Parts: sequence; structure tokens; C-alpha cells
Amino acid sequence: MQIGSKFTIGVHIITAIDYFKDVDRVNSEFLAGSIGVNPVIVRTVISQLREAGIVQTQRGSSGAELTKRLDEITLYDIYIAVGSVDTEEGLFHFHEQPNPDCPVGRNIHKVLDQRLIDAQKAMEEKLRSTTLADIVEDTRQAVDNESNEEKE
Amino acid sequence: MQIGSKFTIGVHIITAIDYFKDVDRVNSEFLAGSIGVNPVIVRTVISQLREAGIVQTQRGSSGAELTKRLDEITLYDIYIAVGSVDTEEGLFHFHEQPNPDCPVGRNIHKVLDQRLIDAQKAMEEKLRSTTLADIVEDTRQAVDNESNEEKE
DNA sequence: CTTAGCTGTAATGTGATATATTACAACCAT
DNA sequence: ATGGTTGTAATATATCACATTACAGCTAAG
Repeated sequence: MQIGSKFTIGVHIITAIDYFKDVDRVNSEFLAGSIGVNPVIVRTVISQLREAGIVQTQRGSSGAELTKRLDEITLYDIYIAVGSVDTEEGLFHFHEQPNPDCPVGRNIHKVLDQRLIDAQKAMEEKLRSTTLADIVEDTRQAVDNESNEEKE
Repeated sequence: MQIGSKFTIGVHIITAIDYFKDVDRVNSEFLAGSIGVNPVIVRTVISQLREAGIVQTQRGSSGAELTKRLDEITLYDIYIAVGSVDTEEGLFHFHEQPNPDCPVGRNIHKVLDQRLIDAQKAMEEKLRSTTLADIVEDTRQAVDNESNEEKE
């Protein structure tokens, strides 16, 4: 199974909000066009980012704004904001009814749980190490490289 | 989204095969009883473990056997064997149609992909660091602790 | 050599979930 | 007040995890 695309959509949204902030009117339709999904999906993800205190929006008027500096927003923040994993259940779905009358069945949780949590945390720690400043910078860099290549 | 329970079921299966190897006839029904799922699920997972060269089975006669030493089987091996993640797609589902006419849309993959792969790998590396010898040993330990607690 | 017990696997059902889409009320700027 | 936008509910659809039934193929034990 996969972590839903709302995570990468969230990253795309924030990147685009910053990238186009002085150039275009960045409303949900514009973003939906850049991302390639329905505008309602964009609004839903933006709602979650707003609840997480990452962006600010206004009805009627268009354009979301970031409420944090790019270098204060990590991939992990977005991952959490859009609910990529159920915080209760964790990344790994454990079979739900191991038999308490079996010595293996009644101890398998005790033995496995912490290791699964550690694995999940290792992944999340990696996400924490990238900020949206990195992403936006790399994007601008990539765009620059494009125009250099054209000239050759 | 979550990684399917076939992974923890796989770990449970191998643990039980070893734990009960000299005591009970460990067939799919027995395992299903310990795990709390349908026997067909057990057979399916065992099939995948067999294809991965981890267990050996025989029709007719009951009882699967391990074909590797416990300390040569890691959680990662099982995770791969049961297909916990699509090897092509990866752990993170990227939105599929970013707009090539948008500078952000046509570069977001380039900018994000490696970081997502790194995060996934960090998790998988953790899974590699635990062997089934660890799991079985911890299970026996846990069972021992149970009987000690009874005596007090 | 037959029979009981088991495995391998296909076929089907069901519920959950991701994403798409329509619709519309609430709201703001002009 | 009106045009453009957001927030959100409601609904549809496809996919997937897991459950379940069914049965052919195999093996060991009598």
C-alpha cells in the first residue's frame, strides 16, 4: 500500500504558492491546473494545511499565503498535516486478532511493536530533514538549468 | 494509508513455525488459529515466503520448514516477500499528472523523488536491522517472564 | 492402493479508502 | 450588487485488503 498523493500534492501546493506569489493569482483552480487534479482536492488539502497553521486563506478574495517561513516548514509537517498516516494506528497494519491462548499470539505485539515504530520514525526523521526552502530552491535551480540547456 | 497486515502475519508465521517446530504439527489451520485469520490467507503468505526462498512446504504432508537460519532472515526480507510496497511505485504515491507547462509542475518530480526514496530507505534499513532470531528470542523471553510472574 | 488430511490456488464477496465531481452557501473586493 | 472565490457536504467510482468457499493435486499412513 502507498501513502496517499495528498502528501505530494501538499508539497506541490506550498511550492507553487511561494514560487508564484508575486507573479500570478494563485487560487485553487490555478493550483489544480499545475498539479493535475480537481480544484476541490486542492481546497481540501489547503484546508488541512490551514488547520496545521502553515497557510492562511480568505474566502472571496483569492490567494493563499504562507504563515511560516519556508525554512520552518518541513516535509514532515506536511505529511502530518494532510494525515498521511493514522496517528493512532501507525504505518504498519498489525493483524488484529492474534490468539491470546497461544504463547506466540499473545506476545507477538510486545515483541514487534517497538521495532515497527522505530522503522516508521526513521522514515519520518528523514522527512523532517528537508524543508520547503530546500524544495523551492531546488525548483528554481531546475528551472534555471532548463533555460541554460535551451541556449546550447 | 497503511502497510498491509500480511507483513506482520508473515513475521508471526515464521516465528510460530520455529517456536512450535518440535512440539506441534504446524499446518495452515494451526497457524490461522494462532494469528486469527483465515487459513487461506496463511497459505497465500506462506506461498510468498516460499517464492522468496524463506520456507519450504510439501503438499499432502503438513508442516512448513524454514530454509534459512533465523539470523539470516530479516524483517525486511519478509516485508519484501509479501509485497508490502510496490517496488515500481514506492512507498509514496506521487500525484500522477503534474502539468508539464508549469515550471513547478514539470520539475516537482525531479526535486522530490530522491528525498522520498531516501525516507523510504531509512525505514527499510531499520527493518533490515532486526532478524527473526531476535524476534523468536524475544518471544521466548516474554513467555518466560509470564511464568515467572505467575509464581509471585 | 485407498483414504484421510493437507496444500495451492482460483473465484467471488465485502467493506474500506482514495480520488473525482457536482453543487451550493458563505464571503470578499470592486 | 455582482463576479469571483473559498469551504464543505454529498455522491460516485475504482481499487484494494481481507474473508470465504470450493476443489484439484499431492503425500503419508493404514
